[in-house]
Amino acid sequence: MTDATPPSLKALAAAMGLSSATVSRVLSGQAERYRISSGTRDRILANARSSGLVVDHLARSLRLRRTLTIGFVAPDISDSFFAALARHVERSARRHGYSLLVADTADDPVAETQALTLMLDRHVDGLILAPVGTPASHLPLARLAQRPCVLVDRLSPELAVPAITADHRRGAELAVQHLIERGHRRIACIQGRPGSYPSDERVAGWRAALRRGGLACGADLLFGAGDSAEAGRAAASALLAREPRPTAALVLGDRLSIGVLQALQQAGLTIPADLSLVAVEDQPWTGVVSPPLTTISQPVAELGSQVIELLLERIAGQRSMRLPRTLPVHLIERASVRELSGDPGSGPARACGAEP
Amino acid sequence: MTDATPPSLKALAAAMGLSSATVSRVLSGQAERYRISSGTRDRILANARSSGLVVDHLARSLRLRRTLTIGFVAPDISDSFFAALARHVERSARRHGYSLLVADTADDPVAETQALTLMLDRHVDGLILAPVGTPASHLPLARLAQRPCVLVDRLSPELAVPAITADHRRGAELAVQHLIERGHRRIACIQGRPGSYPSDERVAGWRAALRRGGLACGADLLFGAGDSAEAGRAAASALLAREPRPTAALVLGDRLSIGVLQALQQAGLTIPADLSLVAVEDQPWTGVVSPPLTTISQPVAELGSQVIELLLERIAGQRSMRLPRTLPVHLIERASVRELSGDPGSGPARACGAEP
DNA sequence: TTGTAAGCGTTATCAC
DNA sequence: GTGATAACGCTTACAA
Repeated sequence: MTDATPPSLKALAAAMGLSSATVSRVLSGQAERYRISSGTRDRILANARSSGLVVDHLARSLRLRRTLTIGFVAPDISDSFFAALARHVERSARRHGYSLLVADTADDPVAETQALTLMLDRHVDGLILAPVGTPASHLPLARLAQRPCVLVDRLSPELAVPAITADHRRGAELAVQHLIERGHRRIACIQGRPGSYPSDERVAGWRAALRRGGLACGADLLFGAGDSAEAGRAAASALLAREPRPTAALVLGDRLSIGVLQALQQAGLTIPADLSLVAVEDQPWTGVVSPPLTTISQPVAELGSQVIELLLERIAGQRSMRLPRTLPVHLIERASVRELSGDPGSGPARACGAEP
Repeated sequence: MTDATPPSLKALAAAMGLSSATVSRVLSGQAERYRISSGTRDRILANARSSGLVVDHLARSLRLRRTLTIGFVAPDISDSFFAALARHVERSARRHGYSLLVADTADDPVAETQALTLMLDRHVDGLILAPVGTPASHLPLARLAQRPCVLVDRLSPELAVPAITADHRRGAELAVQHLIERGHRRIACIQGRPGSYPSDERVAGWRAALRRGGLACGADLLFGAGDSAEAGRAAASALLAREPRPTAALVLGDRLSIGVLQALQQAGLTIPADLSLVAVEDQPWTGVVSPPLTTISQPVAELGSQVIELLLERIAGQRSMRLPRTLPVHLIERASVRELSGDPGSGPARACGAEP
């Protein structure tokens, strides 16, 4: 019982009559490489263990210029998607000996810059970033470029780094297709924050699928501007007031869906009788509301492991020119879409497009 | 445009013909204290800015023995409660110049130890901990004791550190009281993971309130063993099969609630006609299921700010002997509780207690 | 008012 | 096989 406070590497070396160099070599698993005699090696290992020695990570980091820490910067870590992502990322990071620094930007460029600066100051070995928005001019790009970085869920044309996202565009297309097949012709969209990559992509998908079906996709069918439940409620109210009323809507976010459901309840309307819905963002609860919601689901776990894998590759120095990778999404059919009568094959509808 | 790579403090000092000491003093805001001439101070500040110098946080941490980093260790950071908590904690931490390291233990002692070790290795200045379970023997207690630490959401009798939790016990009591007032006499409980502080406290509250009302609270009314939706489904099935069937149930967790709703749907039963429910854990979605769920809500934001405030106090060296602080919860009445006929004042029921 | 120098605890490069 | 020693980049007595 002679374990007061664990000694430093140097202290232990002194106590054993060895040089700190030798102890360091053994403790960093370089015994072989430096041909340390197995005798001293074992003595060192034994003493280190019994004294509770832990090599100072700070000093080592300073010397090695690597901290075994990575940063995760997201717009909202309490959002179920990013929270789940963070969980997977942390788990795999830890499995590789890395710790995870997180920051929540609240989709605010100032906060993002601040958070990023804090992380870069702390010498993270790499960064996982879901950047706020399109004009990336506020970011400390020069410093950012110094460290390996990967984007997740969002792209940023101005940031020349690899990205992994779910196929948001295809998700929206799947949803619209599903609605068209069930006879819907007037299909609205409740978007999130315009300018955010996932929302813009989904809107594009919605538009493309409608256009392909020869259906209207004008601005009078596009609602919403924000990710909150409140925004969803407002958008839904506007939608319900529109004449002629759409028979179906895509809702581009789980918070939004909550607002939409509130608005419908309040208006005394029911799904799918009065309005069919496809919620883009599957959640545990989307299956237990009534009616259970038909949703688009993205592979969060897969995103998490791919993103960390990619980042670690880059930290290891591989400049693998992996293209922006998009992961497949799928539609979960439940009961929020009404089957309309009529021939779903082809329907007469006003054309849609930029040009008249 | 002479900004290749930002210089180190030392380099800049050399370039300016000053000693690194002087530059250090200015850059750490100690100019006053050391009575640096305002001339040199301004020159230094100017050069530092224009050259993009950032003082090396690692070196400073090594010297100062403080990293301006705190750790947050929770059983499940994708859980909406902990995710929200993490968000608030990170935000206030950053406001104070601290970064947040997070780890997810998945309620596994081994993972907890590993995560904690990683953080202690990285010299976090303090820790926010929602410990896994009762036998805390696996924790690196000696090392833990070295750093300021506060508990959140959970207590651990073996960890002699301050804690901040919501008043889980009172929450369950409120729920039971609410049910009793509406004429319920046979009130079941679907618990979470036995041994976890919140679940045990809530079960205790449930039991206490029933006993106070002279109602049964035996083991035949207690269901569940786990926090997942799956566990909730299983517990609900068992509950529905029990004879005589309870008229109401407390559900101690939002994941569990999802499972319970699934089970009821599947059995073709409706709330509150067939079973009244109070969900302990309010969530955005609990208001939009049908019927909207009556819930117990805890003040997450308040928990977050209090916990960080307390931790920073302790990091600053104040050994404030604040008692374990519990924050008030409240009941949100919606529509999942049926009003039963009968005199709610006092009902004949089998007694409840440990002794027969 | 500023400089010198001794750390903080490692690891890498030479020596022997 | 092992040991000096010089970094890594900063802070802070102690001088001057």
